[in-house]
Amino acid sequence: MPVTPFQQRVYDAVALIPPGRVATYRGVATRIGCGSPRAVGQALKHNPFAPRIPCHRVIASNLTLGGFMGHVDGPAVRRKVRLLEGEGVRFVDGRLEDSARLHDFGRM
DNA sequence: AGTCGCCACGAAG
DNA sequence: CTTCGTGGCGACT
Repeated sequence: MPVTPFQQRVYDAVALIPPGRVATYRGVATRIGCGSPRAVGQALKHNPFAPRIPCHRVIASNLTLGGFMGHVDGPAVRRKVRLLEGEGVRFVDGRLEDSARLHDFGRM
């Protein structure tokens, strides 16, 4: 699957997320100049750079986990939480415990 | 090339 | 919680 410039922007933005922090689809979308977080989610679900892009650091703006590897629920999401917890980002009841872990791309 | 449907979301009601 | 709207990509026509 050919990678579109749009996806490239998404992957680049996500790759800029430092460890121990998470970004929201909204933040990434705004960062890349896209008002649609849905497009970001779609780009990430394609994930041509699966292990290369820390897509597990991307969560929904409502502090929910969102999805992972094309799964909205299941072992993949569980793995996602485990990865984030390994970086210091703890989740409670499927939600981000510390909202301060949200990475600011510099929104406005 | 134009149109329809899909998506891991967001905001509004 | 439910519904509509936005933006973009894939597939079909």
